[in-house]
Amino acid sequence: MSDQDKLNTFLRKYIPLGNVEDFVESFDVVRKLNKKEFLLEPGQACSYLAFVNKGTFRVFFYDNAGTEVTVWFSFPGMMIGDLLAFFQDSRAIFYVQAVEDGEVRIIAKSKLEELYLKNPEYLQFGRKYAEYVSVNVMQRMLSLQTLSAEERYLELLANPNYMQRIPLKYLASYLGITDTSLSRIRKNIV
Amino acid sequence: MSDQDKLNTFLRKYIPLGNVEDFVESFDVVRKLNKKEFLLEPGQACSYLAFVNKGTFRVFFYDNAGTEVTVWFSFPGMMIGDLLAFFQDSRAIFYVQAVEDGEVRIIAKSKLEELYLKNPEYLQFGRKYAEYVSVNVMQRMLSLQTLSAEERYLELLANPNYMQRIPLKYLASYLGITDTSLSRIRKNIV
DNA sequence: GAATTTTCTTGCCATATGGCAAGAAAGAAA
DNA sequence: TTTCTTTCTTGCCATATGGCAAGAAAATTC
Repeated sequence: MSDQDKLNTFLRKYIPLGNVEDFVESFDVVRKLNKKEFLLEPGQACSYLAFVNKGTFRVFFYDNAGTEVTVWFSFPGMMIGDLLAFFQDSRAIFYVQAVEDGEVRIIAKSKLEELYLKNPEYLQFGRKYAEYVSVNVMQRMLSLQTLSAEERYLELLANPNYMQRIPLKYLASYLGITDTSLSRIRKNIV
Repeated sequence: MSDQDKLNTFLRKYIPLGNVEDFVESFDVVRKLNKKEFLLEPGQACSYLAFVNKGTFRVFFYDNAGTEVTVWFSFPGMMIGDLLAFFQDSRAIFYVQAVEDGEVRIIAKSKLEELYLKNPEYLQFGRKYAEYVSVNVMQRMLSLQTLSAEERYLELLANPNYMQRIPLKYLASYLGITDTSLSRIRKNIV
């Protein structure tokens, strides 16, 4: 499946009927990133979203103690960005970084808003995508609220995306634990 | 401020310009609930949202171990409902319960969708509200992921809504800890 | 206001997770 | 390959949170 097709498939989830060609075309900036390179850093304007063509990306920040906290991962066929800032129209709070060499296609928020005005179906996309994000974040919130670290790790194990290519220390902070603890949990499971 | 005005103020946050009268009128079912009464129970159709006129409401469920887990609270001027189900068009997963005597105004999802079709500005509401929910849930997720139970409790302390009227055992499960632990944390702080 | 129910606290001890530092293993660079 | 860097594991011990049960306190009901 071509990159274009992947984006098409993604948009079709939210816009089942109708033409999405000008939407696809509005993702008009392609950016290649090397492993560990930043797509975005805190303080920058982040008035855009990116669609992952290739590679794995992560969103992270440094907490008050200076510890790196991974907030989110994105895999090919998904969007990536600092959604907290994007939705609030603020400057970036997070880093967005390539976990491995990768490529994204970018759409500016201004373009997105033009599309919203042009076509109510595209506006439906805006709503449905935000609803989709809500649902995802709620599920992760619930898992942090109610499951043990081991149970959360087992959830990740069920998704092959997480188990290849991603250093365990990133997964540990994503799970809300230290890499030391994750190492012990893994030892316990096998 | 009248209940009508409260709802108006709420909607204006998302629809700053333009007329919201028919939107307000679509919240056309008023329901009074006694303390501990359920607005919604798991398995029911939950194709509506409620706006809190009076009282405090909470969303909760029973986890695998049979322990009650409070997922969310809503106070006057806010919406309440099983958003996970609402956004996914599924049957209710959660209980929605009055923490104290209260009153809500309800809008059916079907009405909401009529409004979306009628007026693109209302569709903007749908998008912005979902974005607002995303931001809120993300912030809570981050606090669960990165803060200690004590730090999370201190965050709640900063919001007067939580510190009146809500039994500590509900707050404890909202924080992801047992009521016993919350009791000890409180003892430690004072 | 007495009785009943619900909520909150506390003691004792168990388990989960963290902090640090050393070394092993794996991966990247030369 | 060899070297260098990054990541992962482990031991020792500390801290955070949980489980249970009893009693205290508060709220509700009669």
